[in-house]
Amino acid sequence: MGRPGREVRTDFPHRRQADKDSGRAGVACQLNPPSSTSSPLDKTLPAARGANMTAERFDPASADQRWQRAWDEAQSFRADDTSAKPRSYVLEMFPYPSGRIHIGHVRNYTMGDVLARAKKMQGYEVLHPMGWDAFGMPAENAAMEKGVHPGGWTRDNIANMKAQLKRLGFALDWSRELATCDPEYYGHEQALFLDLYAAGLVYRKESAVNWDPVDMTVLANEQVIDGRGWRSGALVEKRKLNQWFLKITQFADDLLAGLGSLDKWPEKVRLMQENWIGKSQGLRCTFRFPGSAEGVEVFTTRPDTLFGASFVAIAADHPLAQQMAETVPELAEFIADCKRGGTTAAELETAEKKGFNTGLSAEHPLKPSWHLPVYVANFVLMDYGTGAVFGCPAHDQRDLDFARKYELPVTRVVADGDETGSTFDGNEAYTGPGRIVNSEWLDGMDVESAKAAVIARAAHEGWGEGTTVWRLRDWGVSRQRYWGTPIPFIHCGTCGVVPVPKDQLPVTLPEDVSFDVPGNPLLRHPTWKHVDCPQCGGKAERETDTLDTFVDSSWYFLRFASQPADKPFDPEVIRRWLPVEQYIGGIEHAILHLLYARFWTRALAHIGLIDVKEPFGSLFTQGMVTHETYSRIDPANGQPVYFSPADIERGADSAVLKADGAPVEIGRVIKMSKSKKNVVDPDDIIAQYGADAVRWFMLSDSPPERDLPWSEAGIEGCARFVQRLWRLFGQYDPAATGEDKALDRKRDQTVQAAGQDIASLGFNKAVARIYELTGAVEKAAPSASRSAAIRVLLLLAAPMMPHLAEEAWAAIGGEGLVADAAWPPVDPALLVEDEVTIAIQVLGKLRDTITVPKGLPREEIEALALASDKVQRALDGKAVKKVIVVPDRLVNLVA
RNA sequence: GCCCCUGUGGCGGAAUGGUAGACGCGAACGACUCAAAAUCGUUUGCCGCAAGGCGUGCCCGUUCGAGUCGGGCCAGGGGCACCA
Repeated sequence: MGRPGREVRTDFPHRRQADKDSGRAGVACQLNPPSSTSSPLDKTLPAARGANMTAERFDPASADQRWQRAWDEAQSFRADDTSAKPRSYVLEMFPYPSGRIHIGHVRNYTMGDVLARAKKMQGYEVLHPMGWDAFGMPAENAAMEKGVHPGGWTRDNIANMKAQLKRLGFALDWSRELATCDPEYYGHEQALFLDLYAAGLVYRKESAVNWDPVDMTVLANEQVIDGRGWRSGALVEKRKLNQWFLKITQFADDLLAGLGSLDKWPEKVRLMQENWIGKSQGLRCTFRFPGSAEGVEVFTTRPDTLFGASFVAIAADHPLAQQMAETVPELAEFIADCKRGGTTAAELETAEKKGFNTGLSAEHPLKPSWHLPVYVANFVLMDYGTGAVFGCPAHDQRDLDFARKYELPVTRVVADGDETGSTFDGNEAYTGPGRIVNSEWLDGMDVESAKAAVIARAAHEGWGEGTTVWRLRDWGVSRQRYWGTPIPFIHCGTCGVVPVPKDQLPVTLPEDVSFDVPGNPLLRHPTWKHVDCPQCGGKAERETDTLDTFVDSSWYFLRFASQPADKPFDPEVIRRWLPVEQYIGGIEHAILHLLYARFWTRALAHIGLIDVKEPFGSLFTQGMVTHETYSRIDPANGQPVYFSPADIERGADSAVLKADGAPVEIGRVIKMSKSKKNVVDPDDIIAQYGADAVRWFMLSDSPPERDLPWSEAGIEGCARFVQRLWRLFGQYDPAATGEDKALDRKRDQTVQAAGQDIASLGFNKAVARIYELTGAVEKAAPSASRSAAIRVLLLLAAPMMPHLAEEAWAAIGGEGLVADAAWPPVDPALLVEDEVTIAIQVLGKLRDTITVPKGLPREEIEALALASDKVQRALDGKAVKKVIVVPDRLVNLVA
């Protein structure tokens, strides 16, 4: 059982138990069992015993841990699949276990945590899980650099980061923790992959990849920098390899249409996905070679401009160009020249349009007697459309640049306002709307009608058809790497590509692998890949590619919701939790992760495994945490040397290095990064200020979608506020008597508004309201109202500063844990003011304000306004021509 | 090049077309203290002694009234890109 290098599992459904029984961690990172539950005899809250009700200061160093343990022991945040309550699934994008959490994680998870805790208080059954996106390159890099095993490295990192998250007191259901590198997880993923294969959504195709000849591995496009491998620096080659693909294009239309229903997603993300999917509708048609059945097939979105054509251009790697190059050395040279061109944005922007006249000509499809020259052109892309275009210079800038250079005809076919002449002057193409001109039977139509007319005729005459072209490509998921999900297929000389039978899943990674030479360890492992064919029993080889890690994160939110041992998830339970009510993460995942997850949701629905349309109902992309930089110019080389904030003494508007007391330059506030040393370590600040102050800082001031500038002064202010609340909570007096109507009103208004702010993730506004109520309570004289307000304030603060809240809750004799307490109710009658302050304007300028009973009739307000000295002075004897009264708000006197 | 977002005090930022600057940070002054920290109080958009005037990147417009709506610019940030 679990012997390294074992090829095929035969007992997947039962393996989980078996492995735990044997105590083996397995090859990958098995997670710790849930922490032991408290003794049933221990009904009192253990942490409460440590709470010091009379302490003048709240001591996070002791309180944080006590309450974290109390929540663990009470399993306060365990989600109940069978609960009858309304449900809320709050999810933050799970982290890659790099080793340490960074401040961005703290911000992200604090936001989700406040929402989850508030929802729980408001009566929802909340699912708020956490796990690890644990496969990927950094683990292999660590293996290469430090000689450690990727599995061990990852497991250690997870343990560290889990401890860090615990120190922040997040309300997470740790019983659902998962790691994608756990065979239990990726085995189910393999099963899903086989299901998609059976449904025809997975296929193999020969495809060009970026190959690093030094590291002997495939690189993602992002890992190729200026044509060189990011690690090795070697010139990257294009290689043809058999690759596995997921048929995401089958859902292109639906993925695009679905964006319309995502009204709780940022407009920006929807636009980015829309652009990425890139739907273009147009005409595909053939320009025949005279007297031949052969021709060049082109795609255009502007069939209306067909009469403005003046050339045909094909891509350098178009098969026709390749074929001709064999016999025409000048063309071969030109093609080679095209390939040498840079691919960066700036180079493309400035690259000159160049072409090579093949000497061929092609018939215009609408007028066979009209022959157009055929060029090979450097601006035509083989991998978009058909790899060939017709050039209409008057109405396409690239075509115009090209036509001017090679002195080709430029004919206007769309009127630009009054300009209808066939001769097109200037060097700026007209791409706007207009009537079709100089186009025979199309003349007089608008652009859209002309497009339809040409497509209809093409279809009728058989030389072309209306078609849709997508920018979106099928998703290549093969990675020639070790630390990923093995693709569950076997290559047999007799039977071909054979899926691993499901009862043999998971296909686990071998543990005894080496990283001392480049290349894929799975490929050179002595035994792992050698297996018998499941079909014919003959000798066969395992697929040694592993899946792109984006596959792992494309369905983890389903596994969080339902974790049966014998299948990836239970559809019935999925139906209860999904879609995720609120998903929170970084904008960097706007396209790939979020698009892939939407695709998987559709693919799994397509094969009947789930009944979910969109995985994430509401999406929120949070801003970065930034910090100013501290530097000095190194006189030796003129380069800046950066200093860590920890080594800096920050004054009001200057900063000095602690080591030498000499000043340093205070630089721009930018994203925290190791190279600029403007980072703060979550552990350090938690140790220094306590988890609640850190959490409070994360929520204060900046709106959550914007960048949050970290500052020493800011966190100190937060830590002070934690103590200020503690002192106020200490003034709670259950025996106090007397009513303070204004405070009651303020209290309920704050509950109402803060609740709405949290629901809409306006944490900075909720924070401001809590400050306001705090100030109001502090100023109020003792009364029953004041005590009630203190209690409410504690409950409002609980989602944000849970440790402080628990400590104070225990101190004031609250029942159970504040984590289980109910959100304070509001009295609707108290939400409306009985007095209002009305602004009095003269000619739209504020001149005075009056405080009157709410609902005072217009005439009385008007009379009071006119009675004001300040108003009379502003009127300066002029007659009032018109009076605008907005009841309970303002009066505007127009003189 | 195309598309999107953002521009408000010293700083982070509030503000259903209706009192711009809530709240926080910072700063100043005061109280407490032998002193400091902590805490508490007052002040804090700009000009002006005041009355008052000016003020949400700039210019126009709509409106009784514009930070907010429309048009045109400018600046910063981001995304996409020889996509036919």
